[in-house]
Amino acid sequence: MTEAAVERAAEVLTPYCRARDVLDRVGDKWSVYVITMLGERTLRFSELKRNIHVITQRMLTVTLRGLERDGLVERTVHPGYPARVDYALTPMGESLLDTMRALLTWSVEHVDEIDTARRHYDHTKPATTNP
Amino acid sequence: MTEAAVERAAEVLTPYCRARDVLDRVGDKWSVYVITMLGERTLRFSELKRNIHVITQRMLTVTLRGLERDGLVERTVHPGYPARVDYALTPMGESLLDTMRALLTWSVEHVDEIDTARRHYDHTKPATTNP
DNA sequence: CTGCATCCTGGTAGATACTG
DNA sequence: CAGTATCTACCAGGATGCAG
Repeated sequence: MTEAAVERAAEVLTPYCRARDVLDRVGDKWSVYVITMLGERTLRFSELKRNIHVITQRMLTVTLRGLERDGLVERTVHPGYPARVDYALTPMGESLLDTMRALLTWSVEHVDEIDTARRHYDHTKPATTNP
Repeated sequence: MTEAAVERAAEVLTPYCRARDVLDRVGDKWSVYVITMLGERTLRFSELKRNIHVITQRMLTVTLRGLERDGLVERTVHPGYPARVDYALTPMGESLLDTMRALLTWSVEHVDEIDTARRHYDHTKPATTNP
């Protein structure tokens, strides 16, 4: 009856289809950085830009828009000149950060093991799709 | 001194750079499906293909190779004709699945809230980039 | 300071066809 | 059954320039 179990697993995956949106967030390079940074405290656009120095302005904007749209980050505009905008995690954003941290922890803990596995794999199985 | 805290957060992110590999796994559409399926029991190539019916042969192969390379999945060939290959999670793979599940659970629990946030966002901020 | 618009490029997924 | 090879199309992301 393991067969049925597998089919059940396949069905269980259905709701995950919708969960993909969330997983994509975590899989998104910049979102993780931004969420982690904002987990520390509210930050302005330029502060985020400065701390994640390798990010492009465009990508920071795009990332923040996405996070705002998903209700994970709140954007607050302080009128004046020059304009000033604050970004902060919403409760849902903080909730995600908590969950995400577990995965980050796992990642950091297993990076070495994965590296080892990769080296071993690359060593024993000289690239099939090469040159 | 919140400033220092933020800088610390930025530094803390450094190891995450290497953790990106792991996050990419989770962000990868097919890896999540495969890992979840294999969490149920060992499966053959064709069984995976059948249960994740929308996946391409190529993508299934590519995904499995990646997971094998990272030491998350173990590949066992049973000689004979037709050939037969089993895929199973390694201990590390199971460990990842456990951690991943928390995120999957979070996702499923918050999908509605995110959808709502998106609708609200799209409603209040009529597309900036539109015809 | 903050952020939108535009153009351009490389990687990546899908379709398809062929083998051990 | 379990792949590999190849070709194409698309889109995310980087560079750049301008504006409120």
